[in-house]
Amino acid sequence: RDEAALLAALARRPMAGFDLKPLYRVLAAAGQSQASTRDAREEKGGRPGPPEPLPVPAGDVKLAAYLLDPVRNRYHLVDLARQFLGVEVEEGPADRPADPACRTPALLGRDAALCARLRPAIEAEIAARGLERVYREIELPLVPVLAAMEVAGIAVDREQLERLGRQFAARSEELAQRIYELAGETFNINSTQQLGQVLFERLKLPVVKKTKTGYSTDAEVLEALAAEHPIAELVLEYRSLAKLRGTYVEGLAEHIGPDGRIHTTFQQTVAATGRLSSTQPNLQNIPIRDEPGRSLRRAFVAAPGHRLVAADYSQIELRVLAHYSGDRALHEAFAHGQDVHARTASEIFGVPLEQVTPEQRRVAKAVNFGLAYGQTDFGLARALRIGRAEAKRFMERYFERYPGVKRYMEETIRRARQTGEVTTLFGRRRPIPEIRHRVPHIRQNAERVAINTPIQGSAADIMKLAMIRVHGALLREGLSARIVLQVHDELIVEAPEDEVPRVAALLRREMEGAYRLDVPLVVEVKAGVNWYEMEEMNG
DNA sequence: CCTGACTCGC
DNA sequence: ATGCGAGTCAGGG
Repeated sequence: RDEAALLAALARRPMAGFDLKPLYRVLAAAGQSQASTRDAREEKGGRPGPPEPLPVPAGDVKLAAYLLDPVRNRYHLVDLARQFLGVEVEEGPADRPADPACRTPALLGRDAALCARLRPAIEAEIAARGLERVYREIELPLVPVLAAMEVAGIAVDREQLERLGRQFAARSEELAQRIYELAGETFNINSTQQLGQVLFERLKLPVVKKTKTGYSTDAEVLEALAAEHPIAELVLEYRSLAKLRGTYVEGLAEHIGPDGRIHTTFQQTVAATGRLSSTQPNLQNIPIRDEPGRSLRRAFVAAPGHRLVAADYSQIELRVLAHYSGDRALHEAFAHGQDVHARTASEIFGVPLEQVTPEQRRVAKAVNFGLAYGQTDFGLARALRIGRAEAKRFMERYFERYPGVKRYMEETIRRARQTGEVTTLFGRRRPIPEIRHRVPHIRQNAERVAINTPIQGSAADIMKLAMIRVHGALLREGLSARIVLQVHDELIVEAPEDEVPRVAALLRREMEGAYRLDVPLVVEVKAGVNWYEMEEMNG
């Protein structure tokens, strides 16, 4: 039809605009259905052949505005028009895509015209601020990749999800009854207010922490109260099940489409560090650490005849830190493929690598973990539940053994203070005006941001580059496998069974080769019929 | 519809 | 008072 012809014409020519991903999503979906009808006509049978790759957008003023100031909470055309053109206008369809009332020919035309005038102005700033590479080589090429991922979606086994839901509900009911017995009354356990009254007024348990508005009942408090009264542990388990039921079982079920798949939206202009985020639903926070939450991953499945192949970067943030700091010991650990937490334990506790105990390794892991966040002795003490003095000794010992890391952190803060901003490997920038603030806690918070952003943001740069490479390689090699999810350091691909070995090799090659750091990038690959049971493929 | 408390992920 | 996100629920407007 005319519409199909129009979409095909659009898909052939690079476009510039404002927030092009939704349009690319339409184009990707049309390309997918076009490829399958074409193949059906030509009786190729089975799987659709390769769709025409969509061109990289010529420009996107929303992405450009995000790169110029990634901290803003919105990137509306009206704000950009004011900032870059000095024009004051009412919101139109570009800023209210969900509002059909503003989708009038006049306003559509006006937004298009604004966008056309904005592009040269805003792209001049991109060039002037050294953001050309991250714009042209990362964010713009990523648009068709994200659109394809959103269109692909991930298959969900609704019956499996519902089975888990029933298990959680049964256990939840059991816990609620026992909680009411111990409380001596029924109440809404989900209400922090009512729970606070029961715990601290009726049962007279000690108040260990308060919030702005009353008693704190968070997990840390309940864990402390577990020593005082059996109700605390029951509430903890009840609350975790309530979370699983509400957010994951019911929340995810609402998003299963008629194709039996969940199609999330990846936000490209939200995280100040350059990471992606995932909404409606968020598929980047599916439980993994504890059962029974982890079992939800059984509901994320590969289509019949397919496998999920998951590839994750091993310790990418610590590797970025090793690269940036040039620290000798950290370099050595990665160059020799050592267990980096064991190596750190060996350094802080002064014992040979082979004699590191699991407890020492656990402490070292917490120290390593906190590095990228600008951790303080106070924070480490809390995380490990040890004294502040002891935490301080661990940190001092760490920085003695890794002086390059200490130097790097001091230098990063010094430079941030001088320039008022920090940058990533690819030149992505983040302004940090608070780094010169005279109130200590505000300034210290800014210093942690200054430490964290280059590390988290560079890892995000590398992952985005890897996604572009993997997507391109899959198409180029004529494979039917498609990227379906990204979870910050992990890519999930859905592949026909017979493609799995090639896809595993491709993922390792393209991800490890995405960027050349001074230490190797290492990728671990796993495959399985669902996201829970996955076998390593690191042969 | 918004905010705060809470909890999930990396 | 260790970084970055999103969603749910309760409770109030």
